[in-house]
Amino acid sequence: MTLERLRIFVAVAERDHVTAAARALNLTQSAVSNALAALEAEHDVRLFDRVGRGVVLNETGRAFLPEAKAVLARAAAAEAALADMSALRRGRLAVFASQTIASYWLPRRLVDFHTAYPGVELAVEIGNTREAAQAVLSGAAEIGLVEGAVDEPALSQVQVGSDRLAVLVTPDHPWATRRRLEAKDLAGQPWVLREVGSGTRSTLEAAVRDIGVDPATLSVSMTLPSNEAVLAAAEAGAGATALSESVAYASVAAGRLVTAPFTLPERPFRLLRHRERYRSRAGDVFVEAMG
Amino acid sequence: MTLERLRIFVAVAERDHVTAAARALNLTQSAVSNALAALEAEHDVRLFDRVGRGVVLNETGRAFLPEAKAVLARAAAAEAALADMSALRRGRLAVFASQTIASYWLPRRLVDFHTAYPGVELAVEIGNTREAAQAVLSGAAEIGLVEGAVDEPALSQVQVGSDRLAVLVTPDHPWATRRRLEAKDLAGQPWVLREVGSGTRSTLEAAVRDIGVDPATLSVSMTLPSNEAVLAAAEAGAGATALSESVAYASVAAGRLVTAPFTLPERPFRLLRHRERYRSRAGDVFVEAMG
DNA sequence: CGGCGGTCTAACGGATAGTTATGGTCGTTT
DNA sequence: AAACGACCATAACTATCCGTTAGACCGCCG
Repeated sequence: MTLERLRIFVAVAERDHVTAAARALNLTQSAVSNALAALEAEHDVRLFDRVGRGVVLNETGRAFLPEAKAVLARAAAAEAALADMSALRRGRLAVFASQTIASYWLPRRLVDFHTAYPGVELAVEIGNTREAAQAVLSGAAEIGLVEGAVDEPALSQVQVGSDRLAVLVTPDHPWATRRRLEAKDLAGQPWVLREVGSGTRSTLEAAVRDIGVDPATLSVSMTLPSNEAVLAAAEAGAGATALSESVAYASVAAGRLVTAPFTLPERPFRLLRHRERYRSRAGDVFVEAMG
Repeated sequence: MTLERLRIFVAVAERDHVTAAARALNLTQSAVSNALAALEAEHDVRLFDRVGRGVVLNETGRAFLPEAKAVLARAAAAEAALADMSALRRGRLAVFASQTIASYWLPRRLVDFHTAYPGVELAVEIGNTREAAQAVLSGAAEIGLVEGAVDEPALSQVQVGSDRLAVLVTPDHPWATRRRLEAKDLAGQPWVLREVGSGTRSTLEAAVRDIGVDPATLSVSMTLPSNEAVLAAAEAGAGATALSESVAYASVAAGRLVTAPFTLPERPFRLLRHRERYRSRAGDVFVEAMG
């Protein structure tokens, strides 16, 4: 049985007329006649009565007609699904973003993308940089978004944005009124930091190492696994912290925290994709929209 | 899109392995690979990631898999339906029988047939001989069953049984005690008869004509369109009648009617089929069962 | 670094399905 | 009654599609 033969059968059955069906299908009368004969022979069934100079659907054919139509309808639906996916009217895009990006940079762009392609389901997972890289490597996510660098040759990396970390303290903190912080000051006060493995933590550690301070000498009073938790702890006086400016923006504007005079380098946001795995059209468009 | 390609797609998708799918399908790896490539190219969609030395279903493929399975399931159902019809587990057999046959000869055989082929729907219509022939000619019925002959070269006729008409009167009728009825007696008493066009009526008329009596000379007090109505009228004393012995059996056994001493010839039951139209397998088996 | 497992591609051959041409049958027309 | 036209089936040919074999390429593993 073939979809094509079913199509032919239906066309003839709906007309009781081989020649007319052939015209409608852009085939010759002979091709249609052959297809019918093949369908009948294949299943050892007669679907039409050859009566007089014409054909007419018989009892068996009448019973089969809805079956044939159902198959064709289902096949049409399947093809429509493929067409939708190809045209990005449907699909799923798995994105794995590190926390800062997921909370402060990504949402606006996700909204834009979703407005443009409402049929594409966006599945966003949040984790730290290491987890993001792993997700893209394993195929769990097609796109990863991380702060800082990932040492993984199987992944392509494109910078899609950046932010800057700020050192933040409460207004009554000793650093709040300083004109300038020196390297030697950093170890003198307690810190509240994100967990090891987070981009925020590694960016800070890299920056202090650059000015000759061993990160291990910092006194870390608290390690918390989310930006908001760190923010809240810092506001409560647990110590100085380093967070993305965008994360801290609201707290600074409200005066609950102030930016200490210590400049950390700008930090790139990088989009990760697997070099080998298929890059879906949705993914391509997403990357395009990021750039 | 082809059912075959869908089958191949599903086989590969369920294994994430082209070679294994090829083995399962009794195809070469190459054929399977080509089929996948064709399916993807045809719809401009990638369904698998080619990662490393293997393939793995991607997001698009995962979304399409249930679609493909649904199409295949529907197609399988359609093929099963065809197989059923060809195997006589399903179908419809339209039979048009004249009244006497339908009421007294056919039911037992219909039951037998239905027991043997419960999936075949039996559609029985009742009419007179002329209507039966017309139904078979037009295709409204595949099989006709009539008493007596039909002059119609397009129909094949096979004798499948017979009955005999009896002349019936009430026990107090003058003929009830007679040893023998002569031709001249027949016009001397009123008759209750079936309508013109019925096999019963024409059989009687042919028989009396055979013995030299013009049917028009019979005094017909009543013409009724059903055997039971005629029977009831005869029992009520409306006159003599001629009916199939099987129709009259119960009335004779109960003593409400007696058989007058006038022998009518045996009358064949004939099965009619169209010479040109398709003879369904159900019909063939039915005829077989009749013989 | 070479063998192995796996997929893709190219070239070829055979089956399949399409086309043209033709014949037969039935219904209609003159 | 004959001729014609409409219609389907069949035959012969052809093109297209699909499957096979053979070989290239690549990643993984010893």
